[in-house]
Amino acid sequence: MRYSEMFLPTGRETPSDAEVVSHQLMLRAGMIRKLTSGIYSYLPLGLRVIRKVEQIVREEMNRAGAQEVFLPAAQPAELWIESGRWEMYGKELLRFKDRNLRDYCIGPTHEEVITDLVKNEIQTYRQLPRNLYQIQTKFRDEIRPRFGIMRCREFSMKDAYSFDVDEKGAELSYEKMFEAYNRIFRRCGLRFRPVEADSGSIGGSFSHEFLVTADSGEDGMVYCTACAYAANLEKAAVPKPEEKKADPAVFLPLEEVHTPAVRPIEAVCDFLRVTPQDVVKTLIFSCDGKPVAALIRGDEEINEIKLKNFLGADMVELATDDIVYEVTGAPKGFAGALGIKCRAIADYSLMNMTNFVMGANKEDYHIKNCNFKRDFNVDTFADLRMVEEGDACPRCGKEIRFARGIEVGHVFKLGTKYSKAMKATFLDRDGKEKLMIMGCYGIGIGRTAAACIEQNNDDEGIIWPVSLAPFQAVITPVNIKDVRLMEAGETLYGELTEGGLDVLFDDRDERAGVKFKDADLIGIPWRVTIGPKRIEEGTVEVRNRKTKEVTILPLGRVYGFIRQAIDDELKSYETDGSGT
RNA sequence: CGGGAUGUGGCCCAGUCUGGUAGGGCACUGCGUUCGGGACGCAGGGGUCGCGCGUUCGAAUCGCGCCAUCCCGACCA
Repeated sequence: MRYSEMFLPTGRETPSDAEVVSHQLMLRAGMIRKLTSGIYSYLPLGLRVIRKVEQIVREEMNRAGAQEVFLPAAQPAELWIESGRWEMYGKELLRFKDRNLRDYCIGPTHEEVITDLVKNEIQTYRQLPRNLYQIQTKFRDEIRPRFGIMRCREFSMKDAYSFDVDEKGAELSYEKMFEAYNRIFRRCGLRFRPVEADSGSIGGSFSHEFLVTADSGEDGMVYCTACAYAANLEKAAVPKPEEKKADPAVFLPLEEVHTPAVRPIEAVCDFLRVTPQDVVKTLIFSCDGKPVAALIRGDEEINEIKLKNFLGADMVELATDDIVYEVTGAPKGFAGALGIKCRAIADYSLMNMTNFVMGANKEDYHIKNCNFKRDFNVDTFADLRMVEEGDACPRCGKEIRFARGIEVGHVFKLGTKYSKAMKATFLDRDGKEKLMIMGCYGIGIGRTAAACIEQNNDDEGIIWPVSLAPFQAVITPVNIKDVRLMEAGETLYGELTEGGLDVLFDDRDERAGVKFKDADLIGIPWRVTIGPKRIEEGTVEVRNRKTKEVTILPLGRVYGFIRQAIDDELKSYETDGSGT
């Protein structure tokens, strides 16, 4: 590609409405432009990167035995009603009507469509397993689009769906995808970590997220310093403490205390001269419409996802004031487990507490010296709180660490959630009709590119790994009016292109400095500078974007040198471990 | 949806408090000089100051309403 002909508007100033580096650099490098909130256009340079990501994804999906399809973006409401998600999905689902006033949506994901397709075409175990994938534009009407392309409303996603005859097969499909994802992100030159995750609204039983480590990431994760355990913050388990038998002798008598108008836990502590560790918070939740009390230590934070999963509920939210009043007989802020009129579950953190403070279920009163068994009982103890600094690894007990990451991929075991709802069955070897076991697997294409920039940049701009670079090399004649330079440039451009490299020939009538700045900004891994002095002796400079290392080479050896370097780098992705 | 901020040529920003002829830098056009890390000079083109209503002799500036964008919290690839 000749730079002079390319639609590549670069900017020297950082756009004011971009906060994270990847967004800033994608704008400055002329990769993307915003149309409206959360909706972006890709310019040629940006599209080149997207195509590179897609290519890697295709190769690895195909290698893993999946087959590419292309499903519709516009989907009829009937399918979503059938799966139950027309109601469940909420406002993120962009809905519209056609001319006959029939309801449609733009697919935020494609479980419905694929399940519908497969159930109509697959009847027997002989046709299974199958894994189908596509790379498609999704639309999710996000509450808050942000960080440019990282979290946008319209975006390109690779989604794959596996169908198996049994649990064992489904697990194998899952493992294949898990391995494919590792290969994909390695080939993208990313530092990432697969972590255990919650399966969210997609549903299903088990899942892993692939998080690219970055401080700007929206997801928190926890990983063990000793074993392989790693999990999303919202999923990370807290080990069950050892239960110590409390000696009833230490129990102090219950004491009701007047605590007028003190509600926040800190105020209660100040008032009663105790620490939050001595207080038990009683939070009333509405779980699929039923009230449930969750007890947790005053200094801990409840993890609603854990609560939801523990209860096997579809929907968990903090109860309204009315419900709180109904089960406790008091306004919000004074709930306690004594005499509460609903199911109560306590976090492990309470297991060995004695003489603690709770709300009295009576306005402006708390109770001191509460004790389990003597005063009340809970249904059960469970892991309900967020992990925190200082917790041990739930698997091996060693030290865990916290990090942030960008979720670029997610693999789910769906089980029969959709096949059941949509009756995707097959006839098994034994002549019985059975439900297909499904899995689904997503990768954010644009997000992967953005995450890559997030990890690979410096003050000058982007530093692409060769696997994703829009061009692998740029040829920069320092002055296009010097025919010797241009002739050498043309020759080299032809030679490198012949050799199968993606080359940008900077034939613009610009000063050398401008060309250098642009090349650095858009992050091309290799730059060949053709200048007047060296060309006399037939040599040029080959410069590495990342290391800034310059190698002087005769024209004839440039291709071989760059080819070798590129091949070496590509090979290194295949063998490097993921890690951080 | 709650909290905060911003809206002035394509981009970055000043001007707004204290109303009085819309400015600078970058980019763009022409000419000349320059030419290995975002050159310089001269001459140009381009703006309903987010939108609407109001106050005023006069509004980018003051008031009210609306819209859009960005950042912080609940969703997700």
